[in-house]
Amino acid sequence: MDKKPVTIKDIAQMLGLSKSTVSRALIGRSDIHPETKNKVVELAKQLKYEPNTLALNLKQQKTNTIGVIIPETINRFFARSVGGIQRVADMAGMNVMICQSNESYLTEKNNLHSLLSSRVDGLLVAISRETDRTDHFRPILERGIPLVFFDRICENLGASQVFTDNAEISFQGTEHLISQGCKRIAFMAGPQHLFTSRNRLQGYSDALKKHNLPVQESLIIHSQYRTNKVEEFARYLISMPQRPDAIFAINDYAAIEMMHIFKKSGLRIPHDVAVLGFNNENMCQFVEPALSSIDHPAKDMGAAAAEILINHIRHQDLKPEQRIIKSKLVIRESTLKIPAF
Amino acid sequence: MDKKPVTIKDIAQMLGLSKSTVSRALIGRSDIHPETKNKVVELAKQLKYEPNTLALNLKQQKTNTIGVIIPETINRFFARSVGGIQRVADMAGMNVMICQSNESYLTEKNNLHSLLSSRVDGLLVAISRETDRTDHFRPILERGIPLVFFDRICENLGASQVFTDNAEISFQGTEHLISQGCKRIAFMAGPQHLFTSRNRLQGYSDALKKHNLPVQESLIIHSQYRTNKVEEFARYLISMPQRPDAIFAINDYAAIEMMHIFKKSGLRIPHDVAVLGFNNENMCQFVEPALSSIDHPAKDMGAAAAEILINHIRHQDLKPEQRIIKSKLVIRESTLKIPAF
DNA sequence: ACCGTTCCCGGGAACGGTCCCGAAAAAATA
DNA sequence: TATTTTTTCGGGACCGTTCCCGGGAACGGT
Repeated sequence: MDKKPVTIKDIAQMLGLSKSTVSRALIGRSDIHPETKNKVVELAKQLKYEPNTLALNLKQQKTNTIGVIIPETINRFFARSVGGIQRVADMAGMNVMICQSNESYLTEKNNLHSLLSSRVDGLLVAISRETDRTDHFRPILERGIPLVFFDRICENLGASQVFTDNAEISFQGTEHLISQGCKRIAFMAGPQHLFTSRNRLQGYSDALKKHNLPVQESLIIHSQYRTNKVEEFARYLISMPQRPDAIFAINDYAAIEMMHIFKKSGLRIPHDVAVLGFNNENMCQFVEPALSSIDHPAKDMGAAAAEILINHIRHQDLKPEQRIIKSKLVIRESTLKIPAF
Repeated sequence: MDKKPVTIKDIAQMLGLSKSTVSRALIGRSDIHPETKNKVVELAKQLKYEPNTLALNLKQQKTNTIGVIIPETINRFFARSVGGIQRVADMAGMNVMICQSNESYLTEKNNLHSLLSSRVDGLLVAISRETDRTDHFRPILERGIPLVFFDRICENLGASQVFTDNAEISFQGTEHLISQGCKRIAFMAGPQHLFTSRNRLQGYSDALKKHNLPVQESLIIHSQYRTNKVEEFARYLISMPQRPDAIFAINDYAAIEMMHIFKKSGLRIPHDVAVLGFNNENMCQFVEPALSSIDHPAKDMGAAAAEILINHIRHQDLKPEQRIIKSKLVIRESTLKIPAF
């Protein structure tokens, strides 16, 4: 036990060869006698030789690894993105190193340093909720390390970006609520320094304006992507003198919790209050009433981001790319005041 | 752009020093003139020097990294475990490298090789659903690389293990259903080569036997931790000549989907069928009726596993440790036929 | 003035691979 | 047989870092 891992040198000594020869045999490259090669490969298998990736990476000046920074693994949306990233990376023969910022700017910065000193070949980043500045990404770009933001992107940095059509889909969702006769639509908005949140709010208010409905500050809740405040928000909405007749939630978990509280308060859904979620989790179809939501193709987004990144790693001189992933409005019972037939 | 990262040698040349001196200055170790040290540190900061972890790891023969293999990130239970692992690792100043096996034996084996050749200092593993042999872990143990299994453990390997009291809690859960007057309790069982699944089934049948109820094969569903078969199972149960009056599901998602299908079929919960889940996801309190479940402290389990592992990394001569994490039965409406008061 | 100690610093080996280059041996050609 | 070509292998540099060792300078004590 506690034996040092077997190296190329060990095999060389055992066979009376030089390490160059052993290396050649194991790589399968040129200039090697078949018989010698066989002997080496055989012994290597027998000794359970595993090449030391560290040494290789040091020599090659590349690690075949892409670093990923996401806010939280526990967040299903990002977990699904990571799934897409992994799939693409696997196919390209690259490894993935995942860090989570826990929605903290400081941790995000630490993650960045950690991945940088691990010499990853490229970076995939969804910034934290707290991150309202972008200076920590500058050095990455200056050094020419490929960097792709996804979903929670950074603007004005000249980096590649993949995100969903938040403005359009929020517009569409809001319009759907209006079409169902809703006139006082409450909206859960995220932090306004995030591109995603701003776009959603924009789509929401654009839709209201188009249909000559007032945009009221009192109906806009500034949430922080945190779920522990949902109950508070729900009670606030219920207690309003002019109760809203719809709520566009920031995600499905918030939506479902809201529905639950509304129902307990004797409100009927969607009759008294329509509820629209975000992300289209599996749960949506199993709650009562079934929750309408926005289907965000998280996996596709991750995959697209990874594709772009790998492209940039392989061809250093490419221009930054921007890709927009289309979302889809999934209408279920929780927003259908007018029965479809 | 595309500049090579600055190395210790670069700094040495710029200041007319040797790399040894620069190294000493940056490490903060012995024998260095304060003035020289200042100059070096200053320039390093200015040039945004990041030490090359690869070189360091190669030299030190350790990576300060623990490798983690889990079935799926998308599985919230394992996502939460990883959260606990990360927290403990962070506090110990160690990095975490996560691989997912996608519930495939082959991928698990590949992950193992990949982590091994990355020279992780230790391994945390929850085996895949498919894994019914253990030979691929032997070499790890023989080499003395610290290895801790968590939740989905491997028996008879002499490795450290952390898992929950599946037998006890299943016993308790089943007894709870019996106490509510259930006599025909259906049970979703996982693959029987998994320790966890076997223990759960054991607890279930022990409880039945204790209360003189028959253990019927027809009531035991052999699921594969897959959710896409749930509907099929539900329809099977409904169509039985003697319908079960309770179902102990393999996880909350399956439970909630079952409830949904039962309700659509006109069955009342818990009156006609009681439903008990597993994992106690947040959703449980928001569905209707609120779902009883088993609270599995996933984060604690991950944390415990990481603690044990780090301990073994730091002190090579420790004996394998086994820790059992206590679960808790959380009773809600979905199993309360007899109203509590 | 001489010697021992302390303080700084540089040189070089080592970690485990790959790869370029040159050399010896074998084979082919003249 | 002599020369060229090909095949096969070894030597060593290199990647970036740490660490051991040795050496020179300054300094204090005799």
